[in-house]
Amino acid sequence: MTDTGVASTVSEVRARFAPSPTGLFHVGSARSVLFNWAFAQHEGGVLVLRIEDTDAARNRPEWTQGILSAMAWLGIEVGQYEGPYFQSANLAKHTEAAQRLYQQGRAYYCDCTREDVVARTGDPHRGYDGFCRDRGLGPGAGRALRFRAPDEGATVVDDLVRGKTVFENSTIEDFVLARADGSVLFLLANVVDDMDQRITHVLRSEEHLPNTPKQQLLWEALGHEPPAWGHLPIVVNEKRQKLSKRRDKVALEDFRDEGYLAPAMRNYLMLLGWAPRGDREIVPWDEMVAEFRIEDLNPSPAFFDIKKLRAFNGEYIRAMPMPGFIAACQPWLAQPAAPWPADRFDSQVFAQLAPLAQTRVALLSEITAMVDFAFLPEPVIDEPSWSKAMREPAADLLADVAAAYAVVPWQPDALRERLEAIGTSYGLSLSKAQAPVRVAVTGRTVGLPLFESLAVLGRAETLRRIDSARERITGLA
RNA sequence: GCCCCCAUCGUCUAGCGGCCUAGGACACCGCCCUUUCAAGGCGGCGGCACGGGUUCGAAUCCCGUUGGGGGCACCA
Repeated sequence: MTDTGVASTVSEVRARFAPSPTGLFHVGSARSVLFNWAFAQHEGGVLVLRIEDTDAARNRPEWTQGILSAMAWLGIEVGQYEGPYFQSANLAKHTEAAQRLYQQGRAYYCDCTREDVVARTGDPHRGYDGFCRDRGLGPGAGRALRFRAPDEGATVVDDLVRGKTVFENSTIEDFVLARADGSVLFLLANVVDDMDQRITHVLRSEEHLPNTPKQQLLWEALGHEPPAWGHLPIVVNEKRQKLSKRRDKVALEDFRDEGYLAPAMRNYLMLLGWAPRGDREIVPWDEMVAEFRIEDLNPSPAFFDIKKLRAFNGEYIRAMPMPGFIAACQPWLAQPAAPWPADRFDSQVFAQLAPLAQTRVALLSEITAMVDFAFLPEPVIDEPSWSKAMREPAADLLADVAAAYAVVPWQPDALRERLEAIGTSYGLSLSKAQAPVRVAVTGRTVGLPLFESLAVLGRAETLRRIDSARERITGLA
């Protein structure tokens, strides 16, 4: 396992993030992991996933579980998974590294409190003033360990996505490595773990860019070549702010439960900041991996557009073979998602309706409203639809249809021809004439092709619904 | 306040000095198809933030302005 640079020698790529306060797998994180995964696969490397949280008390297994299950849904193959690192054996390595830096003179102890510093600088934003730099304090109660940042020169972060960024060392404060109680902070622990796992590429969110010079300094101080960095653009909401779990709908689990398909989600997420060659957007994962170049990432933030995601999802649904589509619909056809009593569902009937529904749903969850008329004891009447469709001469027309349908051969073509003829006798186009029948039988003005639906519903039930609609019209009149 | 990042249609993007009269997708609007609604087909609307350079030539390179965003803990 080698460590840097050339594509073929990439060994490990790291995706890391802290568990969110609800265990949600955020679409932004999902995209980050996807980029990491595509990169790792493209380079023939291993994706190392580390869910980090130093605070063992705050860490809840179910959060991690939620993240892992969302990732499994997306189909991401994690080569190596590491739990919260402060519960790992690496704890000793973290403190050892901190001590080493102290002994090398790269770090010093400091007993200043936050208040002391602000009192001296008079500016809460200015950061540490280096007060204890040369006081020669040894370890002791109330003393934190600070890194001695270089006074001169600059730290240059060479980023795969945005090129070189220069940070003047004078702007880097002497940041804390270990708390007064000896516990090591994220910045250092993170670097030590990465060195330990021989991480070669760190692809993470853009918000970490300001931390990077500090970490790079630590890699160098610890005697290692820093990894290749790549700071991915963030995902923003319509106000162009970083997606927030509180404000924005971002939980991957929610998208899954609404009937978004994992491949569609994957495809869409990859397009946020990256594009395949040519004017293509719907692209199979393997092709994306083959074409993926981290250097091709667009460095600017991207807006998460649910409408486009939805359109993609529709495309993926339409591309499914029929058995696959039927299988994918199952969760919404069973309780508790389905609005009909379980014993009324008939998979044979559904199999006949499914081909009609496939081009009409953009989300799998929409399937129930599409076919519910066939399984509900009574159609759910949509009032606006009713009042629009049941105007004159709907009552007379339905009476004629009932009479005709009592004897017509029960086939879509025959059903259409009879209705068309009846419509003509009222001076109505088929488009107008079908409306009352549609509302009587399905409850709505829009839906699956009518005559095919009637054919599946059956003569008896169709006639019963037409009769009950006629009663309702006369009852109201 | 300080540090840093970003800037092509409303949105996601292609573009990496001449193939640009700026291409595609989503959204939106028309038309066709059509039993409703979709799907599908055809078409339309719509953009290089601004100002300076560099160059024979700039969406592309440089500088500045403006605007947006991110980060500034003994959090991760």
